[in-house]
Amino acid sequence: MIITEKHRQILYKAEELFASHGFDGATVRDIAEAAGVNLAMISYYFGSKEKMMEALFSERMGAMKIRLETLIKNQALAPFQKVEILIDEYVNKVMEKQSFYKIMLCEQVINKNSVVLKLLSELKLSYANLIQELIMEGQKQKVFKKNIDVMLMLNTMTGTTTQAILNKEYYKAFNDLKKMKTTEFDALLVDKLRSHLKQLFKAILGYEG
Amino acid sequence: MIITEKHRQILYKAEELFASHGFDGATVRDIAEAAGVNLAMISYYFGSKEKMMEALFSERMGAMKIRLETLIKNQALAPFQKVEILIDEYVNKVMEKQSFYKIMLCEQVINKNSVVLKLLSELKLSYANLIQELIMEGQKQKVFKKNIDVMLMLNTMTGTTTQAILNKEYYKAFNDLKKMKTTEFDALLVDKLRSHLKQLFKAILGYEG
DNA sequence: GATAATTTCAAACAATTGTTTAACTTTGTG
DNA sequence: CACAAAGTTAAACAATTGTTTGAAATTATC
Repeated sequence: MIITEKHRQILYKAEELFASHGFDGATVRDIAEAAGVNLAMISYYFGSKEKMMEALFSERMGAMKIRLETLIKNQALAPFQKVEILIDEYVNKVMEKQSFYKIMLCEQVINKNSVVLKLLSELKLSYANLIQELIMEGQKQKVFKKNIDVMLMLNTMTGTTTQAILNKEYYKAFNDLKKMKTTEFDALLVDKLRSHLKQLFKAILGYEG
Repeated sequence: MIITEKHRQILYKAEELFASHGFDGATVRDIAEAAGVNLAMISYYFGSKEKMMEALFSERMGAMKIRLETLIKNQALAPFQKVEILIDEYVNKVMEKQSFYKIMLCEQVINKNSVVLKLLSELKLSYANLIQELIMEGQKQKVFKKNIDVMLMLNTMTGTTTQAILNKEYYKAFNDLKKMKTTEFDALLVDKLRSHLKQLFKAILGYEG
């Protein structure tokens, strides 16, 4: 399917509404209005509401795998450097595309759309395999520990970041940061998250940064 | 509101359907049929679908805070022991009530129901405050490090566990455990998760188990 | 500038939604 | 037993849902 600017105009408004109301909670009428197009345009451009969701996933997930692949294959970087870049980029990406990651989360709970499910499954497993590679490289160089649970490690990275997004307001309230501007706070949170995750990964992998 | 056995009979079927289809995706008709009661009984017993969700949250979240409070206040346990018990109990609870924790996750993404939101908010903050207490106790005894980000630590615990549940099938596939029975696998995952989290918490808090 | 293709629109579509009704059965109480 | 309260039911309710329609407007092509 060819995605034009018009598609994207609708898609990104849909993304916002899916993130704030859920797939079933966001109506086609709401999306059309938010995107400034007629109700019938959603069917015209995407075929259906479901296929619009699928288009959103294709659009957003397209670039993800390639980025990681080039990072892992990069021979100029030491394994621990790759780990740190991985963390930096992941936290960045999630912060930048918060709405989409919220949708991803809900879609994983409610496995309904088989196309989305397949995209998610492929991404997850290829991610795990690539990071497995990275870890084995580090182990061969004797800089990483033996017996590392790749999946759990990934769960910690994705889970901690996801929760950080969901709990932003609690983080503000708990740390007396309510006066801080949103952009400023987001930058702070990215910083905190990165060093937190790096600390954790050092403990799991056993290297000294 | 008084919750009877009849209420619970409906509530727990609703819980399953909310977890697998989302709040908007699970229809009152589906829930009534699954619970083996007439459609009109949902309104009769709970007033509305929304109030049924609120009743579920009250029911499930009631016991949570008290358990943690007694643990933290227990003077017979050392701080690091409390941390390990906290992890054990949390992982247990989530594994045992997977459906509910999936619903919690979706409800945090889609802040729609203000009653649910308030319950969640109260629980989160009281959790954070209690664990703050625990950490300060450990710091006073010089067994925990200084400068610990309580919220991020909690995010790691809840996030890693949540992701572990959502990624069960991928964990199986990635680690060649597809033949394993569900109960057996769940037990294995609980074990892995606990030691993983304990390892992480040791790194954050700085104690030696 | 005529004709064809694409895009946009208001209106209508049928299906499904949560909730209510009013009649009924069952249960509890004196 | 009588009678009120509580529980249960099928049917109906109005509102909302995603999608389709067919005509109008716009754009592209020759």
